[in-house]
Amino acid sequence: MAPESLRSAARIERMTLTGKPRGEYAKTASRKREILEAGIDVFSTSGFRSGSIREIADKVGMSQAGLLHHFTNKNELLAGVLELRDNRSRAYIDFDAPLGVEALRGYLGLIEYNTSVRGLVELHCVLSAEATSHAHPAHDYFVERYRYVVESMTKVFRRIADAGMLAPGVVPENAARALIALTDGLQVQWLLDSSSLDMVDEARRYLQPLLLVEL
Amino acid sequence: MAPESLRSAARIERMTLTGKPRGEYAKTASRKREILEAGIDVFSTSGFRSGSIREIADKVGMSQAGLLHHFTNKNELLAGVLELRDNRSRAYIDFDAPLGVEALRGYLGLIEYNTSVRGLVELHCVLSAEATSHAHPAHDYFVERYRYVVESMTKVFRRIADAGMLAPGVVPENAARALIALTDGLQVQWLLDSSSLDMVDEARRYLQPLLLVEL
DNA sequence: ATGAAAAGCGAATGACTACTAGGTTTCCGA
DNA sequence: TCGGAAACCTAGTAGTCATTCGCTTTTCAT
Repeated sequence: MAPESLRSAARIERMTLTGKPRGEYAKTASRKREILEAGIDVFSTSGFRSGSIREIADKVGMSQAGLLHHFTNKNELLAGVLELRDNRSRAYIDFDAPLGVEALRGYLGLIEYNTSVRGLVELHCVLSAEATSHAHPAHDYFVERYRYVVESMTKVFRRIADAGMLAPGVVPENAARALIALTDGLQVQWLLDSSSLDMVDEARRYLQPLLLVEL
Repeated sequence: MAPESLRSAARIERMTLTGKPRGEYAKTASRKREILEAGIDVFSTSGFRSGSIREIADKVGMSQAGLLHHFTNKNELLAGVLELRDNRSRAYIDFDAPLGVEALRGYLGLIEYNTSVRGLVELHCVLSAEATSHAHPAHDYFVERYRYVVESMTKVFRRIADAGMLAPGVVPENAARALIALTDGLQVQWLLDSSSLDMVDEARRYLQPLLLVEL
């Protein structure tokens, strides 16, 4: 029994079951984007470590080797996926908005957007948990990302305080950190059972008592 | 080059690098416990899908096949690990405590305990994120677990309300869900950078304003 | 002391993985 | 239209994985 024949058979079956048929070459830029898009899909459901390049390649209708022509290795692909995700959510919130409350409204908007892109939420939850391990290739990325997000959100609350719109006794840094923790935690519960809660409502309920202005 | 010799060489090297030397047989009960303990270690850093039975077997100083004599397959091992973790944290909180506030104090105690067992926290974060995927063997377990925990915590807040100790406007179910989401989210941040926050303080800061009594 | 049950082992199976070498096909600018 | 570069492929390398088979060793109740 030649092992090649088995492998080929398996591959052909996979091709017929999933993804597009292999076709003509694609224009450079769009192809990379397609791969990253598929990467979000795969890494979000299987994580980085057990999500495979072959699965991603199948989704865009090309071979493993073909994919690795665009990203020299798996880690580089992960970096690309994280960057794409970052860009997508950055559009929703302006940490430097002159009115701090506007930034918070943007954050609520981001949460609402998230409910329409389950894959991105999954990606964040799965990868951030995986990356708590020091050996994970995205460990440093997530450490730095949280540092940045908490710091930026702290500044938002400070600006709100300066405008005299923060409830007395609220410490900007603690409020920021808790808000981010809360939304992260809500995401897990929402992913497990999306009918059980409304993330936007829940976040608003936390935020409103901290403010002296209507959100 | 015979592939067998390479595999043997690799295994021997692993044995000398990690784990205990293989020794005498162990008494049944304690051995299973040992395996589960090692399972927590491995699944917490690598997750279930990419954590391997071999790694666990190495840690307790036995062969893969020997381990599978105690747990017929990997899923059963996972079930055992989750059960062990459950039992360990159940000791800390009594959802049915006559005074609801006592249950909340117990919950804070559990959070404090968690800071001393990083492995268990990692296990929860990594597995709950992994298990958001519908195909994951622990998916149903986590859905049910969150349903139970949120419901139980809701009852705690309801009992506090009945005792007239809940701040006006606080809805038990929302407070419960948010408290759990908050602690989950704090855990991720703590795992990524444990020096950046104190989980107990942060949780207390959320809880205190909801109550009319000192925690 | 003995015999059955439990604990453990090595080796194999068939599947999967990331990544590479070397070749072919397609595209696009000059 | 022609040549080089980029895109893509097949086939392989050198592993990893969970699970199973058949076997030996140990333990423990009678």
